[in-house]
Amino acid sequence: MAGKKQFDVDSALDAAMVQFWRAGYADTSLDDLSRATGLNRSSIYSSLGDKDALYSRCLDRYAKRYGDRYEQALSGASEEPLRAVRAFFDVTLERIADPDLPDGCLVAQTAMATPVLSPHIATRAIEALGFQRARLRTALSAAKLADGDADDFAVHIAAVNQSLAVMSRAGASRKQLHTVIDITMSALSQTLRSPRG
Amino acid sequence: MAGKKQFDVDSALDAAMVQFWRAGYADTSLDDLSRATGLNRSSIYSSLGDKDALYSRCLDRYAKRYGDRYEQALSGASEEPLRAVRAFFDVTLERIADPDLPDGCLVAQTAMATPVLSPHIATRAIEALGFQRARLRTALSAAKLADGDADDFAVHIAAVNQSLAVMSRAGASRKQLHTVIDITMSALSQTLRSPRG
DNA sequence: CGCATCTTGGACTAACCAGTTCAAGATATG
DNA sequence: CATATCTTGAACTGGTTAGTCCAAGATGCG
Repeated sequence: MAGKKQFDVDSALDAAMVQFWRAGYADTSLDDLSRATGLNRSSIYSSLGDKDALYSRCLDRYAKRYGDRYEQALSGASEEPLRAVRAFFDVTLERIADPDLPDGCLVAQTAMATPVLSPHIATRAIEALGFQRARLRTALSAAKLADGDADDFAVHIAAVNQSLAVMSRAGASRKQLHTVIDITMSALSQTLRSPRG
Repeated sequence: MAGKKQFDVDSALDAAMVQFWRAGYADTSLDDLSRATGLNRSSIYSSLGDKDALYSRCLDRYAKRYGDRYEQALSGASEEPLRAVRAFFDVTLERIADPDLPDGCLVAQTAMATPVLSPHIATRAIEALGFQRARLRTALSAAKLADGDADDFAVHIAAVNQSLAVMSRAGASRKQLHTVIDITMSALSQTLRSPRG
């Protein structure tokens, strides 16, 4: 079989992404990727690049896919900030609840492995977290939070969102994850009522 | 040289712990451990066990060392709950600020690698998080928080504490980590003033 | 001093790793 | 049908992995 691509690059990238997401960079061998994508080693190299490049593409793919969803969730922040932030967290909760996807978060996974990953990949993960913070800050500013409060809550909410990755990997129940979020939500609610500065 | 141990087991365990903590299980080879501890492979095997057993010992060591400090920090919770929880977070902040120790947290590192670690090790990490939650719940109950609130804040604070591991690995500044904590503290302060249930 | 005991370093094994190469074969076009 | 083009699977390479083994040598005890 040849002459025409025998596979769908997008679905192969999704499969590779899930594999990296579940097992991490170090614990994913090319054989694992070959098995996950259904592709042969030489096809992976010719179509998707080497392991490092492939991981990078998967990370970008992940960041864009969920970045768009977080963005969408926050889009109504100026009218209903609490509902928007709740929707933001729901993006994560739904991802965790999806049985077809691993627990955790590829960005968190990558951030944790920073000391042993190539600088290029580590930088991409850090950038992704920066974008997340920026998204939140913009939304919270639009929600009429004072600049200082918007900055602070953007940092806090981004961090709490990452904590869900760790907790879900540690087997936390949906109820527990909800509890983590609820307390952050009540703090935000309080600040919307009476700004701190 | 022989007949008597040529090295200090405790300091070797500390060195191995730091190596695992920084690089994770998969990215730590026996050569890395040999270099870090100054011990030869056969000495590692005879004195510290195989890689799995050694990781397990390091994880227990870590959990006990910092578990004791968290416990100590929370010991004054019944008199001054806010100060006690602040002290709890300070244990983490000081660890992150220590230039001789890696960023992040060995428990978080282990939790994130759950799918590719031996079940025994994964269980230990999850247990460590459970102990942390229990410590917090006990302290918050002693602080006269309603049972429901104590349970909820225990879960939330344990999660936020883990988020510091991810954020510090992603290069967050001390100021940012402080901001993450401050919002949780203000939520706790609010609840101490007016219980939610 | 002599002997038994234990540690140590290095050599060794078998398996696995990422990455390359290439002949065989399937396709598209004319 | 013929030919040029591209994909594919499998074999191969050089390096690294965890774990084992053993001879050499240092120590403690009588």
